[in-house]
Amino acid sequence: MSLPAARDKFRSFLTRRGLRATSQRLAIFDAAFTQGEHFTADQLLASARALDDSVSRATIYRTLPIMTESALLREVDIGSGEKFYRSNRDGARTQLAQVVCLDCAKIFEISAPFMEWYGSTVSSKLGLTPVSQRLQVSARCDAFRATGTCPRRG
Amino acid sequence: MSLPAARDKFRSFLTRRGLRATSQRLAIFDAAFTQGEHFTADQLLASARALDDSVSRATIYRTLPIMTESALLREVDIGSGEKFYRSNRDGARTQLAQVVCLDCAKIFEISAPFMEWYGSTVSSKLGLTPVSQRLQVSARCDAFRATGTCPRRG
DNA sequence: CTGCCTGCAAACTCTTTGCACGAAT
DNA sequence: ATTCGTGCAAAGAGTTTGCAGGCAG
Repeated sequence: MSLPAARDKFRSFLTRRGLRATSQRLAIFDAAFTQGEHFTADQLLASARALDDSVSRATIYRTLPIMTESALLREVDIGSGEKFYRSNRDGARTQLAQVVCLDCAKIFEISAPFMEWYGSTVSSKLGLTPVSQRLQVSARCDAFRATGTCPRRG
Repeated sequence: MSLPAARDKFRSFLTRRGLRATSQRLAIFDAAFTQGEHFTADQLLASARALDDSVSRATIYRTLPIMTESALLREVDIGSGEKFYRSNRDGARTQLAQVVCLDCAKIFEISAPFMEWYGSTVSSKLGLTPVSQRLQVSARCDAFRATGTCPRRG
């Protein structure tokens, strides 16, 4: 999905929800959508300010949940203090598991369709309805342990 | 495992690591081990103080990682701001998945042995060695949504 | 005795919120 | 014109840390 097309989707999502299409929200959206990898609120603030230097940290935090609810952005919480985000360029895919490398500080995402089945099965036995599920693997980098450097390391 | 037996294991773990068996550490351990459910650092502080009122919050936070490394305690991070802990009364079991009820604020744990297999399979393809994995389902309580009350709710 | 451990309080990180001004509809 | 949205700065929650004194080995 191209940026203009995605931005239009975001605009209409805002309108549908009775929210205003402010220049800050659009700048934040553009920054998020053109971000390559997973990013933090702080990195998003820097990118958004490059497009519109009036963007404040508060508005970043107020806009992130809006973008998440629009499904144009996904939140990825790997339990590391700060949350990560990633734009949903390819639309609603199947469920993703995360493999987090503790040496490379990198997040790999892998399709895990069985996760949804597992969530439903297990929830119904408890009288619950699943809302979301996450599967995460923490791992160490073999190359890093062997050579002291990892090709993926920043 | 009985409390005295568990406490002995903790003592010998401390010695093996060159750490001192202070009265505070032992009180915190006893409090953790006799806690019934999942508990937070704050709840542990209250319980430990009931046994030894000299225990401080700082020592709770300094002792939790020690107990976790001794494998007598497990950390359960459901991504809710504060971490939960649970004593490992039954020794090293199979991998557990968590089902978190958003209405009841309760954590159910379910054996999920396939998680370990998944972690290894997926990691090796990336040149990684798995350290840990977690599988969590967030869910809403059917009873609560229907009647406004949940039998499990506190 | 030595130096690891402690309580206290302040610092820290990430996120949220109250307020008065400013801009979208 | 209305209201919703904004930046600023302060508050908040949970956890960590520097320091001077205390107790285990």
